Parts: sequence; structure tokens; C-alpha cells
Amino acid sequence: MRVLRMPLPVKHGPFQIQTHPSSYTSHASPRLPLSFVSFNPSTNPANNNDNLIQSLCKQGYLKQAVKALYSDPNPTQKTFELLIYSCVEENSLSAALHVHRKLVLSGFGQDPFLATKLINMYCDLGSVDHACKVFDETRERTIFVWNAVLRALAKAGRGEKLLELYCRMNWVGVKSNRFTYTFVLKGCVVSEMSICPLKKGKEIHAHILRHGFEGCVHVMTTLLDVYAKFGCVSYASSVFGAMPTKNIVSWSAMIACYAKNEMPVKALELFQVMMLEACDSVPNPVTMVSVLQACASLAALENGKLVHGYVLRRGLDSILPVLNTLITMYGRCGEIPTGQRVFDYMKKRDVVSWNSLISIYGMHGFGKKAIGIFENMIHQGVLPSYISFITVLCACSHAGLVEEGKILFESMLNKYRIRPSMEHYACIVDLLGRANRLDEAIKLIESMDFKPGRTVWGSLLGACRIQCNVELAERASSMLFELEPNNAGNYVLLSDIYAKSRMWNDVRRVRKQLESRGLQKIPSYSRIEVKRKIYSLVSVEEYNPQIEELRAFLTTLLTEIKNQGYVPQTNVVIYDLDEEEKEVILLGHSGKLAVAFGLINSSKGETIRITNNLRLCEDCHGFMKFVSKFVNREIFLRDVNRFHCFRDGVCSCGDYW
DNA sequence: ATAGGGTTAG
Repeated sequence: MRVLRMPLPVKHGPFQIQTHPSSYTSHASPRLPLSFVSFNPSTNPANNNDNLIQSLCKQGYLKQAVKALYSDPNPTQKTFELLIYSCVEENSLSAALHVHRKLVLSGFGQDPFLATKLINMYCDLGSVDHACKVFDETRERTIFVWNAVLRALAKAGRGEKLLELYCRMNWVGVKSNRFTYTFVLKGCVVSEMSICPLKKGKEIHAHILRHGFEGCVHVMTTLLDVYAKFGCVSYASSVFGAMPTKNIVSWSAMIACYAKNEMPVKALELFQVMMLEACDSVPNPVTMVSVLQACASLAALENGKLVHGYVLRRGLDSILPVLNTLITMYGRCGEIPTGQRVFDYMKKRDVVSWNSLISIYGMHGFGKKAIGIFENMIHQGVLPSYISFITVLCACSHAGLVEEGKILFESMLNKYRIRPSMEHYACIVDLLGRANRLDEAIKLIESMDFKPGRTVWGSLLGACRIQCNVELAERASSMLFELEPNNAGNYVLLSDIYAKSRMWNDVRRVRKQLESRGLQKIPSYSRIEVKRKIYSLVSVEEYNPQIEELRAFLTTLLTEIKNQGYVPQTNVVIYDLDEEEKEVILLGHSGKLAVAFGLINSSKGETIRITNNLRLCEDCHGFMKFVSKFVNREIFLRDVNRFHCFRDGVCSCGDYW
């Protein structure tokens, strides 16, 4: 039998909470008095209120249930369980604290079952400190109690403390189970850890194997996902390959891993394998989102349409994330009107839907349109998120809308109470930099109340390249070399800027620096979809069986467009060579090979869609303009940060990119 | 009693 340990002095209770329930409100300030709540145990006889409380909980009357709880002299474990559940449902921390207090007053303070529920409750309410406190005060720590606190720490991103507790758990001899490992693994992904998180992940991997959990689908899928999030695709795929049983979640996790780690072709291939071989794994919305993302990153419109058809047949076209991804997919394939149509026909929209639409207009250079959509969103009562501002600021940046961008940036804090983050500053630096207002950009960086990070310096360095500002580029890159010494892209960017200024000694110096760090220039490649198949073309193209044909084709094309006025921009070549050699190098750029491949292998009138893994170079940009006119074809080319649509000799970006 | 994959940006 339970012993009622009343009364307890408040300081022995779990927290310093209000002692009187009349101060309880569901969401807002806990100090607001509610007239209907009264605390008078004497008016309530010994008869049990449990049934009343439980039915109040089930009907969603949390306030009344808490009131009834406080006049119940003998609440049961079941009653507390239901109340805890309701607090989470109603997302009310203040109610939770009252329930917790009464729980202790009623003598359940050491009940490990309820301790587990309390920890999970505080975790779900976002208060990891309260969760930890319950854990600390619970003497009998069952595996459920341990798992609950690990879950709370993982969710809060407190990896360091999580691993510390996991060690303690092993030390005191508590045996981990499959649930434990999923939480511990998730804890490895959080970034605040000082120890190398990937190394920790591998250690946990070893624990999992040693304790015989390699057959547990949940554990292995989490492990796969952890490797995926670290970008270790080969580890992820070997975990996936070793799984004795796979289900739709593990397949989806692996597809997502490829899609997110710049291997979209692999993602599509794996999807195909799953459809053919794993009959019991039926794709669900989560799967389809990743597949659509893969199509989007490839600008593989034909594949994307096929997948869209499948989504419709399966009736998944009412799922918000699927539709949001469809907007992005069409937009990133250069089909804005279709993306817009998906948006228009949506029965329900969330802020992500709006952001997706803003983003696709923005990346095509339709800045004013993007701002219009942003304003329309506000007008419809949708609260902008911090991503809304990133998308709309980027849209301004691509279109050179400096004043508009600055006004939006100001409004973030003034109007919407969103504190601009590093990313927002990076957008503004980009916006100012592209518009050749580098002084303003650097002033803004200096005025920031936090230390500028890689995104901000990266934006500045990118702008220096466009503006060919060596001095500022040196400053930005020295910061970047410190912040991310192993990012080859920064070295390449700096050497490009030197090359543009014909400072060949400096070009060589930076190249040496790059090599001495054991880094390599990221090879540029282009992808093109022809008749639903995806082809990759690398700048130094050795493997394509059609290479001779491509070269011959390009040489002819070159002669033709030179007659139309095209002048190769040999200054983008970072080697100190003579002009003719530079022209040969330029002709080998992957974008040009891709366009030649597309022209040779597609029918007249078909649009050419190409994606580039790097930023398009100025020469390729000029080349495409002439080619589009000469062969009378539309060429869509998406590079790392925006879209170019070449038609009849002009580009949709208006040469501003 | 507790658990695994996905949407927008850069």
C-alpha cells in the first residue's frame, strides 16, 4: 500500500513551483488567477475523484482535471499517467509542474514508472533541465528511467552529457537495450560535442555489434542515419547492406542518405531496386519526398514527372511535405509554372509551401515576384519563419534588389521579432557584395554582435570574385582558412581572383598551399537527363564513348558562334598559358560538354536541362547565350546557387549572378 | 511503457 507523505515542505518538492494551484493557467503566465480553481481539500471528502479526473483528461479539460486532482486525497498512478499525457497534449508546462508537485505530495515521488513518464513529459515539453532533475531525484533507476533521460538529452542536443550518462549507466551495470542505442546514437549527431562525434558514433557501433543488436531494424536504421548525417555514405551503405531485414524505413533512410549527400543518381537507382525487389516495402510519403529531392537536384524533369504520377496514383498528393517538395522539384527543374500550379491547387498550405514558392522564383531571378509572394503570405496571416527571410533575401540578392532587401532585413527584428542569424547576415553581405557595395558589406560584418562565421566570409569572398577585389578577398579568405582549413573551395576561389587579376605568382602560391594540405580542387561536373536517363560529364572527359564526337561538335560550334561575335573569356583560366591553349581548356568545361551531349542526343526543339555542381564560369555563360541562339534551343542550366535560362541569345539572369 | 527515415535556405 502506498503511504501518503503529506504534508511536504515545498523545498523538498522537485522544483520551486507555485504552491497554490489557483495560479495555474494552461499556456500563459502561471501567475494569472483562475476563479474556478479552488484549493480546499476539506470540502472534498475521501471519495476518489479518479474517474472524474480521467474523463476530464480524455475530453481535453486539462485545467479542470488539474483542479480536480488537487482536491483528490488519493489519486492513483493511472490518474497521474493520464494527466501527464494531457499536459503533453496541451503543451502546458505550468500544468505539468502542478501535476508533478501533486504527484510528489501524493507519495509517488519515487515511483520509477511515473518518473519515466515525467521525464518523457518534460522532454516533450522541451524542458530538458526538469527532465534531468527528475532523473537525479529518482533512486530506483530502471532501464526505462535511463532510456527516458537519454532520450531527453538527445532531443535537446546535449550529446556530451548524454554520453557521460551512458558511461555511468554502463559503469553501474545497467544493461542497455535496443531503445538505449537509438537514443545514444542520436546523441552522437549533435554538434556541441568537443570530442569527435563521428568517432563516438563508431564506438557505439562497436557496442551495438558486441551486444548483438545488429539484427534490430530500429537500431541499425538509426546507425545508418547517423553515418548519413556525418556524410559517411559508404559506412551508411555497408550498414544498410548488412541489415538482415529491411523495411520501408530503412530503405527510405538509405535513399535519403544518397539524396542528401550529393548522390541523387544512386538515390533514384536504389528506389528502383526497392520497387523491383522489395515487394513488402511499399513507398510512403517520406520515401517519396527523398525521391523527389533527388529528381530536383538533378533537374531530372522526366523522372520527376514519373514520380509525380506515382504520387498521384498512390493518393499521396494530399500530404503537405510531398506537395511542398513537388513545388521545389518543378521549380528546380526550371518549370516554375508547374510548381506554381501545384501550389495553387493545394487545399492546405503551410509556411514551407510559401517558402518553397518564394525560393523557386528567387533562384530564377524573379526578385519582385518573390517579394510579392512573401507579402501575400503575410497578408494571408501566415507567420514568416527564419527560412522565409533567407529565401526572400536570397531572391533580392539574385535580382540585385538592394534597397528592398535591406528593408526586409530591417523588418525582421522590428516587425516580426525574428533575430537575424548568421545566415541572414550572409544573405545581406551577398546582396551588397554582388551589387558592388563591398564597403557597406564589410561595415555590416563589423557591426554584427556575433563573430562572423564561414557563411558570412564565404559570401564576401564570393562577392570579391565577382567584383575582382583582391585586397578584401585576402582578408575574407584568411578568415576562411582559419575557420575551415580543409575546404578546397576557398583556395580555389582565391586563386581564381588572383588569376583574374593576372597575379600568377599568387595563383601558384595558393595552389601550393592547397596541395600542401593534401587537398584537391573539386572536379566540376555537369549532369543532363536525356530520355529519362541521367548522364554525368566531367571536365576532363575521358570515359564518355562519345567524347570524340562531342569535341568535334564543340569545335564546329565554336567556329560558328565566333562568327556571330562570341569571344572566349580566357581570363577565367587560372593557368598562365597562351590564348589558344586557354581556349582549348575552356572548351573542355563540363557545361559545354553537357550541352553538346544534349544537342547530339535529343530531338529538335527539346529543351536542354543541365545542372552544374559548381558555379557557372563567365565563359560558359557567354557560350550558352550564343549557342541558344545559334541552334534555336532553350537551355536551362542550374549551377550551385541559381538558375539560368538561355533563350535566343539572352539569359534570364540578365547577366547578373 | 520507450524507438528508426522526409518538406523550405545555404
